[in-house]
Amino acid sequence: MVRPPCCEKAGIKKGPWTPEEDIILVSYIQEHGPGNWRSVPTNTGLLRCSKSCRLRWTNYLRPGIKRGNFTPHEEGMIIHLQALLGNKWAAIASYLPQRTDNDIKNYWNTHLKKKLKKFQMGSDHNIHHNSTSSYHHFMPKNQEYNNERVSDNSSVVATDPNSASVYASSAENISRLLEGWMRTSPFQPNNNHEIKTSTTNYRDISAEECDTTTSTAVPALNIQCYKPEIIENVEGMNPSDELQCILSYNHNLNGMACEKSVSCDSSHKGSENSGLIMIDQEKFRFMHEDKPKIETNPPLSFLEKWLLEESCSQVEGVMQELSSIF
DNA sequence: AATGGCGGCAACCGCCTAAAC
DNA sequence: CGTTTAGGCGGTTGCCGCCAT
Repeated sequence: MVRPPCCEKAGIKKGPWTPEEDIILVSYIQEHGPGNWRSVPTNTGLLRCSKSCRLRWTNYLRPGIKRGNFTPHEEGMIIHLQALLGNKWAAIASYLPQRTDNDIKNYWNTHLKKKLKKFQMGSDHNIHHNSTSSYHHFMPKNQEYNNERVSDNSSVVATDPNSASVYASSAENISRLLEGWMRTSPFQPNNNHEIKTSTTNYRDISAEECDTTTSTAVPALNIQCYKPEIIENVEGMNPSDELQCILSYNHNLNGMACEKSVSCDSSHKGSENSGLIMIDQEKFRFMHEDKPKIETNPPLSFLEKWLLEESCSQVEGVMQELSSIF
């Protein structure tokens, strides 16, 4: 049987969304909450198919989305998670709660792939490793990306400045308009990469605040706990900043492993020997006992877990190396 | 100033999955 | 238990703006 289209093709508008359409969509979701996308076009009069509405909301209009300016830290997360999970953009996005899978996918395809290729090209001419390069630390040893062996020999390249269009800015404004509603509305986003309902950028959240504002929606990682000073000053990052960046990455990565191990295996060994970055399991226990979990990330497969633990120990090795350097 | 090339990104397409019936 | 279908996901396309010539 031929699969029917998700919507009638006739009379369906395609192409970029207009601010008017966005406002209609946002107003409707504000009233009814996200979901039941099938009914959105008919109830709003939008000449868009349900999928288009859903995509527009999840990738663009949803409050709390951070756009542009991927930090080196985020780059590292993406690179490592891509190596770990493959092109599972939705899964990767679940660990970067303020980024959409589409955004991450685009960034990977347009920026990171090229950068990694550059690194590979560079490594062909320079066998000696520069041990302070971030990329090196984020990558599992001998890891291949799209059949290209990746190594390192250069420093972090700052991401492009915010290249959002004029209209993108207006969409952000729409998101801001929703901020108040999201705090009080009984409706919550119900997709897998659910986000904190506040549009507060995590740069604004202090480490202390983090303990009390930890999202239940992204429980496996408390990504938003990154300390603000670590991800500021993307350009011209000095070595100690870079170290801090990597440290926080490692900390959160270990957090992943830690929580996984707490939930399914009490014999976590990931960081016990590090001496530099010990997982504060008491803290984790406190953070999660304090409030019941509403949703959890899907359990890692055996292979993923194994890879994760391995990568953790690799990063820890680098941390020890770096601690002797700095 | 005109134009052709290129890169970035929003949006579409088609397949897959799981829930509903 | 089989069928239907909404929603989710990853790959791809095409538009638009920037830059070099």
